[in-house]
Amino acid sequence: MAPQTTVATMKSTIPESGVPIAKPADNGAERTEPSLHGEILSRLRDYVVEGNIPDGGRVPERQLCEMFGISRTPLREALKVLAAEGLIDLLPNRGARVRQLGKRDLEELFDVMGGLESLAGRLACETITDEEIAEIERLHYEMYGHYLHRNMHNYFQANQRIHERIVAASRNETLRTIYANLAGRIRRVRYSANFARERQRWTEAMREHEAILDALRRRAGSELADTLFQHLRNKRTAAVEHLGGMPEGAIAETTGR
Amino acid sequence: MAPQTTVATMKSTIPESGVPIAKPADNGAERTEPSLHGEILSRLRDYVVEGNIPDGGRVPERQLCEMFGISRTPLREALKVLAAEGLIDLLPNRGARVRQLGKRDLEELFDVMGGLESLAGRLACETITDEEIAEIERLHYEMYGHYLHRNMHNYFQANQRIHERIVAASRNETLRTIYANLAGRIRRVRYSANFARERQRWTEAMREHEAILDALRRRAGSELADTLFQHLRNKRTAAVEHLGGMPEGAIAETTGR
DNA sequence: AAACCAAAAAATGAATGCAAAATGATCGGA
DNA sequence: TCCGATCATTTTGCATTCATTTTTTGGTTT
Repeated sequence: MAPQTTVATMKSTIPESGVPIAKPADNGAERTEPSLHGEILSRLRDYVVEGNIPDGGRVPERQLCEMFGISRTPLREALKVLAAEGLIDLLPNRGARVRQLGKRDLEELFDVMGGLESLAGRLACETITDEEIAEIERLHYEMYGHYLHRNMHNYFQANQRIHERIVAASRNETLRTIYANLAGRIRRVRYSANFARERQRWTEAMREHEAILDALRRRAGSELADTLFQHLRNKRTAAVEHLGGMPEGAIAETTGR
Repeated sequence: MAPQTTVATMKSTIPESGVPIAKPADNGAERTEPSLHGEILSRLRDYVVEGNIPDGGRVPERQLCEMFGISRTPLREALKVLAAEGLIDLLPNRGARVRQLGKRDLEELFDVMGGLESLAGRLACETITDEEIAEIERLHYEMYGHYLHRNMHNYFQANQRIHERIVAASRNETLRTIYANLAGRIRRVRYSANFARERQRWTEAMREHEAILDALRRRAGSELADTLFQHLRNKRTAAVEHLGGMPEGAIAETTGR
């Protein structure tokens, strides 16, 4: 029916409709989404999140249609959703562009992420089990190992998984979905730029993580909320400082052409 | 340009693409969205949020096309977006249904709202001006007046505006957008059910609001975060208790037919 | 040579058409 | 009479087609 020889790297972390939006459906109906539209949506989202298109670059319908071997209709639907999710911008009569994250956008995103993690921690304290905490501790020590070996990549991954675990422990799917969406928006930047600065924060970050674990063990909700928010705030500072010179989102016109 | 003789309370709180998703575009490009798709999206969203379709009711494409006087293509795009926003569910080959909010869904939504307001308060403390606080105080006294007169509707509106002001004071558009989306999801329930119980909480709620104002005046971020979250948590309890018997989201099949 | 205007080419936005699936209705059997 | 199966109708999903708008390109003018 179609070529279908796409780029498809691995499937990404985003669950389903990823949108900060909402989980697709849960009222006892179907589970998977075998529809073409859903399939395209996931693949296109992954394609964008993984940074296959430069910041501010154009997202040509025609090309993507060939790439996915479909007509424009389902692709355009996917584009509309991605725009709603905040991954791309839809310019009237001028097509879609990958959303350009300026300094201020990043700050806002980190703050909201901080707020959500803060909430997740608070909620987690209400119902988290000792086993879940043990698992997070395990990840923490694993991360500590990577820290000692100065293995940035693995450290980063462990770190990410810890935060995911906390969010999962909140037992709030709505929260999880929104969190996943925002994480997707940031991921592009994270992979490229964010790395370097974070390195200088390693020691500091490890200490913060210990404080987080400590508050979690004591189920100290409010305290954990504060600690998590501040942790993200510090991350924010590091991330934003890193992309210093960027005026706002000005390099858009030069890239995707 | 259009009939618009809907229930229309006031154009809803949702700004543009409303999606918890994201603001449409801000990188120095266009402002308004004169496109048909955007127009339809807004109108359809309002139509759903305002409760013109019963919970779990079907959203027939054909009918809506006639109603808006457009073809199916732009309408289907709008439906996809609304699904991403969490307002409706898209069942494969079976059309769209207004999302049914079960007890658990409501709890989750209220908690996330609480987390977001909590965050908003924390952020607001960093930059809020005396004037903004004064404005919120003004609204508070206005609300107090409605409380004394037992004017539920006006009280409710003032209350809502106070919370909106706090979110606005956070100076975080991303947060504002996500907040607006969640507010939209809850609104349907809010209007109908939520009212009654809230009444019993009036005195308590007023006290909480005073505590919020107090913390805000002192710019006590963490404390305000706690207070706001707890305030929403109490609201949650009231709201959920109210729709007591509802199993989860079971009355779906009986309504919209 | 640079800038401006005009026409062609391409891309977007929306409408229509067609195949597949689901819903509803009728008919047959126990 | 009640239940289940077959067939017609409706509805959904996607492709294709049509109408604008934008962008490019070529020619002209200053």
